[in-house]
Amino acid sequence: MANHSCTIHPDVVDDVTKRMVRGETLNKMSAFLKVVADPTRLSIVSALLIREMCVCDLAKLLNMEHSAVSHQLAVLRRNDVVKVRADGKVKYYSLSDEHINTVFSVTFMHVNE
Amino acid sequence: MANHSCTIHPDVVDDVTKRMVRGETLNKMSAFLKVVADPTRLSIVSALLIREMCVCDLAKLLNMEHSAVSHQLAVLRRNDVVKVRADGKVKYYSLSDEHINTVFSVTFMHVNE
DNA sequence: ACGATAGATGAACGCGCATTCATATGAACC
DNA sequence: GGTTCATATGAATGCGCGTTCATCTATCGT
Repeated sequence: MANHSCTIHPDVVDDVTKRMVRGETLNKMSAFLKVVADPTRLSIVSALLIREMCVCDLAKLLNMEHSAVSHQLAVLRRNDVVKVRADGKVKYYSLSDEHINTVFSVTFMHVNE
Repeated sequence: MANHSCTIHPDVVDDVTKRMVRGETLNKMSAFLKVVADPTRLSIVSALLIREMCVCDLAKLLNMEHSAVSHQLAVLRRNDVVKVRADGKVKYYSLSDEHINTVFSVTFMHVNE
Protein backbone atom coordinates (compact mmCIF):
# COMPACT_ATOMS: atom_id res chain seq x y z
CA MET A 1 0.00 0.00 0.00
CA ALA A 2 2.75 2.47 0.96
CA ASN A 3 4.92 3.84 -1.79
CA HIS A 4 8.71 4.33 -1.91
CA SER A 5 9.76 3.98 1.70
CA CYS A 6 11.25 7.26 2.89
CA THR A 7 11.25 6.52 6.57
CA ILE A 8 13.38 9.05 8.38
CA HIS A 9 13.50 7.44 11.81
CA PRO A 10 13.30 3.63 11.53
CA ASP A 11 14.06 3.22 15.23
CA VAL A 12 11.12 5.44 16.17
CA VAL A 13 8.81 3.49 13.89
CA ASP A 14 9.91 0.21 15.44
CA ASP A 15 9.52 1.50 18.98
CA VAL A 16 6.06 2.97 18.44
CA THR A 17 4.91 -0.10 16.54
CA LYS A 18 5.58 -2.20 19.62
CA ARG A 19 4.03 0.14 22.16
CA MET A 20 0.98 1.66 20.44
CA VAL A 21 -2.57 0.35 20.71
CA ARG A 22 -3.52 -1.39 17.48
CA GLY A 23 -5.39 -4.29 15.85
CA GLU A 24 -8.64 -5.53 17.27
CA THR A 25 -8.52 -3.33 20.37
CA LEU A 26 -8.25 -0.23 18.22
CA ASN A 27 -11.11 -1.42 16.01
CA LYS A 28 -13.33 -1.87 19.04
CA MET A 29 -12.42 1.57 20.33
CA SER A 30 -13.16 3.09 16.94
CA ALA A 31 -16.49 1.28 16.76
CA PHE A 32 -17.51 2.51 20.21
CA LEU A 33 -16.56 6.11 19.43
CA LYS A 34 -18.45 5.97 16.13
CA VAL A 35 -21.54 4.86 18.01
CA VAL A 36 -21.53 7.86 20.33
CA ALA A 37 -20.27 10.31 17.68
CA ASP A 38 -23.53 10.32 15.73
CA PRO A 39 -25.51 13.50 16.60
CA THR A 40 -28.80 11.67 17.08
CA ARG A 41 -27.28 9.02 19.33
CA LEU A 42 -25.32 11.63 21.26
CA SER A 43 -28.59 13.49 21.89
CA ILE A 44 -30.07 10.29 23.22
CA VAL A 45 -27.08 9.81 25.52
CA SER A 46 -27.35 13.43 26.61
CA ALA A 47 -30.96 12.84 27.60
CA LEU A 48 -30.35 9.49 29.30
CA LEU A 49 -27.60 11.08 31.40
CA ILE A 50 -30.39 12.92 33.22
CA ARG A 51 -32.85 10.05 33.65
CA GLU A 52 -34.16 6.87 32.04
CA MET A 53 -36.74 7.44 29.30
CA CYS A 54 -39.09 5.47 27.06
CA VAL A 55 -38.91 5.48 23.25
CA CYS A 56 -42.07 7.52 22.99
CA ASP A 57 -40.76 10.38 25.11
CA LEU A 58 -37.36 10.29 23.39
CA ALA A 59 -39.09 10.65 20.02
CA LYS A 60 -41.02 13.65 21.30
CA LEU A 61 -37.94 15.14 22.96
CA LEU A 62 -35.79 14.88 19.83
CA ASN A 63 -38.64 15.64 17.44
CA MET A 64 -38.02 12.44 15.51
CA GLU A 65 -40.02 9.50 14.25
CA HIS A 66 -40.32 6.50 16.53
CA SER A 67 -38.72 4.30 13.92
CA ALA A 68 -35.57 6.40 13.71
CA VAL A 69 -35.23 6.53 17.49
CA SER A 70 -35.75 2.79 17.73
CA HIS A 71 -33.08 2.09 15.12
CA GLN A 72 -30.54 4.23 16.96
CA LEU A 73 -31.44 2.65 20.30
CA ALA A 74 -30.82 -0.75 18.72
CA VAL A 75 -27.34 0.40 17.73
CA LEU A 76 -26.68 1.71 21.24
CA ARG A 77 -27.98 -1.55 22.73
CA ARG A 78 -25.81 -3.75 20.49
CA ASN A 79 -22.77 -1.77 21.64
CA ASP A 80 -23.65 -1.87 25.34
CA VAL A 81 -24.14 1.85 25.64
CA VAL A 82 -27.73 1.58 26.88
CA LYS A 83 -29.79 -1.06 28.65
CA VAL A 84 -33.54 -1.68 28.64
CA ARG A 85 -36.11 -2.18 31.36
CA ALA A 86 -39.55 -3.36 30.29
CA ASP A 87 -42.70 -2.25 32.14
CA GLY A 88 -45.73 -3.66 30.36
CA LYS A 89 -45.56 -2.52 26.77
CA VAL A 90 -43.39 0.45 27.64
CA LYS A 91 -39.61 0.03 27.55
CA TYR A 92 -37.36 2.31 29.54
CA TYR A 93 -33.83 2.95 28.32
CA SER A 94 -30.89 4.05 30.46
CA LEU A 95 -27.09 4.21 30.17
CA SER A 96 -25.42 0.93 30.97
CA ASP A 97 -21.96 2.11 31.90
CA GLU A 98 -20.11 4.82 33.83
CA HIS A 99 -17.52 5.15 31.06
CA ILE A 100 -20.11 6.79 28.83
CA ASN A 101 -20.55 9.45 31.47
CA THR A 102 -16.82 10.14 31.58
CA VAL A 103 -16.38 10.29 27.81
CA PHE A 104 -19.35 12.65 27.59
CA SER A 105 -18.02 14.93 30.33
CA VAL A 106 -14.49 15.14 28.97
CA THR A 107 -15.78 15.79 25.46
CA PHE A 108 -18.03 18.51 26.85
CA MET A 109 -15.08 20.17 28.54
CA HIS A 110 -12.97 19.84 25.40
CA VAL A 111 -15.40 21.72 23.13
CA ASN A 112 -15.74 24.48 25.74
CA GLU A 113 -11.95 24.96 25.69
CA MET B 1 -41.02 15.53 11.59
CA ALA B 2 -42.59 13.59 14.45
CA ASN B 3 -45.87 11.80 13.83
CA HIS B 4 -48.99 11.49 16.04
CA SER B 5 -47.82 12.64 19.45
CA CYS B 6 -48.11 9.76 21.91
CA THR B 7 -46.00 11.23 24.65
CA ILE B 8 -46.48 9.30 27.83
CA HIS B 9 -44.69 11.59 30.28
CA PRO B 10 -44.95 15.23 29.14
CA ASP B 11 -43.45 16.44 32.42
CA VAL B 12 -40.36 14.28 31.91
CA VAL B 13 -39.93 15.56 28.36
CA ASP B 14 -40.16 19.16 29.55
CA ASP B 15 -37.70 18.61 32.37
CA VAL B 16 -35.10 16.82 30.24
CA THR B 17 -35.47 19.36 27.44
CA LYS B 18 -34.39 22.09 29.82
CA ARG B 19 -31.48 20.23 31.41
CA MET B 20 -29.91 18.18 28.60
CA VAL B 21 -26.94 19.29 26.47
CA ARG B 22 -28.19 20.25 23.00
CA GLY B 23 -27.81 22.59 20.03
CA GLU B 24 -24.43 23.91 18.99
CA THR B 25 -22.58 22.41 21.96
CA LEU B 26 -23.85 18.96 21.06
CA ASN B 27 -22.89 19.47 17.41
CA LYS B 28 -19.36 20.39 18.42
CA MET B 29 -19.12 17.35 20.68
CA SER B 30 -20.39 15.12 17.88
CA ALA B 31 -17.91 16.62 15.43
CA PHE B 32 -14.99 16.07 17.80
CA LEU B 33 -15.98 12.46 18.50
CA LYS B 34 -16.37 11.79 14.76
CA VAL B 35 -12.85 13.06 14.22
CA VAL B 36 -11.30 10.63 16.70
CA ALA B 37 -13.70 7.76 15.85
CA ASP B 38 -12.18 7.10 12.44
CA PRO B 39 -9.86 4.05 12.63
CA THR B 40 -7.04 5.72 10.72
CA ARG B 41 -7.15 8.87 12.82
CA LEU B 42 -7.43 6.86 16.02
CA SER B 43 -4.28 4.96 15.00
CA ILE B 44 -2.52 8.26 14.51
CA VAL B 45 -3.66 9.40 17.96
CA SER B 46 -2.56 6.07 19.40
CA ALA B 47 0.92 6.61 17.95
CA LEU B 48 1.19 10.28 18.97
CA LEU B 49 0.29 9.36 22.53
CA ILE B 50 3.72 7.75 22.72
CA ARG B 51 5.78 10.46 21.02
CA GLU B 52 5.69 13.14 18.33
CA MET B 53 6.21 11.84 14.80
CA CYS B 54 6.69 13.11 11.26
CA VAL B 55 4.31 12.34 8.38
CA CYS B 56 6.86 10.08 6.76
CA ASP B 57 7.21 7.82 9.78
CA LEU B 58 3.47 7.78 10.38
CA ALA B 59 2.93 6.61 6.80
CA LYS B 60 5.44 3.82 7.30
CA LEU B 61 4.02 2.93 10.72
CA LEU B 62 0.43 2.69 9.45
CA ASN B 63 1.40 1.24 6.08
CA MET B 64 -0.45 4.01 4.27
CA GLU B 65 0.25 6.49 1.50
CA HIS B 66 1.58 9.86 2.50
CA SER B 67 -1.38 11.56 0.94
CA ALA B 68 -3.90 9.68 3.05
CA VAL B 69 -1.97 10.39 6.24
CA SER B 70 -1.65 14.05 5.33
CA HIS B 71 -5.38 14.37 4.69
CA GLN B 72 -6.20 12.83 8.05
CA LEU B 73 -3.65 15.01 9.83
CA ALA B 74 -5.30 18.04 8.24
CA VAL B 75 -8.63 16.96 9.73
CA LEU B 76 -7.02 16.45 13.13
CA ARG B 77 -5.31 19.84 12.87
CA ARG B 78 -8.52 21.68 11.91
CA ASN B 79 -10.18 20.19 14.99
CA ASP B 80 -7.34 21.02 17.38
CA VAL B 81 -6.51 17.40 18.11
CA VAL B 82 -2.90 17.69 16.93
CA LYS B 83 -0.37 20.48 16.55
CA VAL B 84 2.63 20.82 14.24
CA ARG B 85 6.27 21.71 14.78
CA ALA B 86 8.36 22.39 11.68
CA ASP B 87 12.04 21.48 11.53
CA GLY B 88 13.38 22.22 8.06
CA LYS B 89 11.22 20.36 5.58
CA VAL B 90 10.18 17.82 8.17
CA LYS B 91 7.03 18.47 10.21
CA TYR B 92 6.51 16.84 13.56
CA TYR B 93 2.99 16.22 14.80
CA SER B 94 1.92 15.80 18.41
CA LEU B 95 -1.30 15.83 20.43
CA SER B 96 -2.42 19.32 21.35
CA ASP B 97 -4.60 18.61 24.34
CA GLU B 98 -4.80 16.49 27.48
CA HIS B 99 -8.50 15.78 26.88
CA ILE B 100 -7.58 13.53 23.96
CA ASN B 101 -5.51 11.45 26.33
CA THR B 102 -8.41 11.05 28.74
CA VAL B 103 -10.95 10.15 26.07
CA PHE B 104 -8.53 7.60 24.65
CA SER B 105 -7.85 6.03 28.05
CA VAL B 106 -11.49 5.79 29.09
CA THR B 107 -12.43 4.34 25.71
CA PHE B 108 -9.62 1.81 26.06
CA MET B 109 -10.91 0.74 29.47
CA HIS B 110 -14.47 0.55 28.14
CA VAL B 111 -13.69 -1.91 25.34
CA ASN B 112 -11.72 -4.08 27.78
CA GLU B 113 -14.80 -4.31 30.02
C1' DA C 1 19.29 27.95 -9.76
C1' DC C 2 18.08 23.01 -10.12
C1' DG C 3 16.78 18.67 -8.59
C1' DA C 4 15.27 15.97 -4.84
C1' DT C 5 12.60 15.20 -0.87
C1' DA C 6 8.61 16.17 2.66
C1' DG C 7 4.33 17.43 2.81
C1' DA C 8 -0.25 19.68 1.33
C1' DT C 9 -4.29 20.06 -1.42
C1' DG C 10 -8.03 19.54 -5.06
C1' DA C 11 -11.09 16.50 -7.52
C1' DA C 12 -13.52 12.23 -8.10
C1' DC C 13 -14.84 7.60 -6.98
C1' DG C 14 -17.05 4.32 -3.85
C1' DC C 15 -18.82 2.63 0.31
C1' DG C 16 -20.83 2.83 4.89
C1' DC C 17 -24.57 4.23 7.31
C1' DA C 18 -28.59 7.22 8.94
C1' DT C 19 -33.14 8.18 7.57
C1' DT C 20 -37.56 6.87 5.68
C1' DC C 21 -41.42 3.77 4.49
C1' DA C 22 -43.73 -0.29 5.29
C1' DT C 23 -44.56 -4.15 7.95
C1' DA C 24 -44.07 -7.14 12.05
C1' DT C 25 -43.97 -8.38 17.02
C1' DG C 26 -45.80 -8.20 21.57
C1' DA C 27 -48.30 -6.78 25.57
C1' DA C 28 -52.64 -4.96 27.57
C1' DC C 29 -57.61 -4.35 27.64
C1' DC C 30 -62.36 -5.38 26.02
C1' DG D 1 -59.82 -13.68 19.98
C1' DG D 2 -59.39 -9.16 18.17
C1' DT D 3 -58.05 -4.39 18.53
C1' DT D 4 -55.02 -0.84 20.08
C1' DC D 5 -50.84 1.03 21.57
C1' DA D 6 -45.55 0.87 22.12
C1' DT D 7 -41.73 -0.64 19.96
C1' DA D 8 -38.88 -3.34 16.65
C1' DT D 9 -37.13 -4.65 12.23
C1' DG D 10 -36.40 -5.24 7.07
C1' DA D 11 -35.63 -3.04 2.69
C1' DA D 12 -34.42 0.89 -0.07
C1' DT D 13 -32.73 5.48 -0.77
C1' DG D 14 -29.46 9.24 -0.39
C1' DC D 15 -25.57 11.51 1.16
C1' DG D 16 -21.38 12.32 3.94
C1' DC D 17 -16.73 11.20 4.01
C1' DG D 18 -12.29 8.41 3.56
C1' DT D 19 -9.35 6.87 0.03
C1' DT D 20 -6.88 7.41 -4.23
C1' DC D 21 -4.71 9.87 -8.09
C1' DA D 22 -2.62 13.81 -9.68
C1' DT D 23 -0.68 18.12 -8.95
C1' DC D 24 1.34 21.83 -6.31
C1' DT D 25 4.27 24.19 -2.69
C1' DA D 26 8.28 24.48 0.19
C1' DT D 27 12.81 23.51 1.89
C1' DC D 28 17.31 21.56 1.74
C1' DG D 29 21.76 20.23 -0.69
C1' DT D 30 24.98 21.04 -4.31
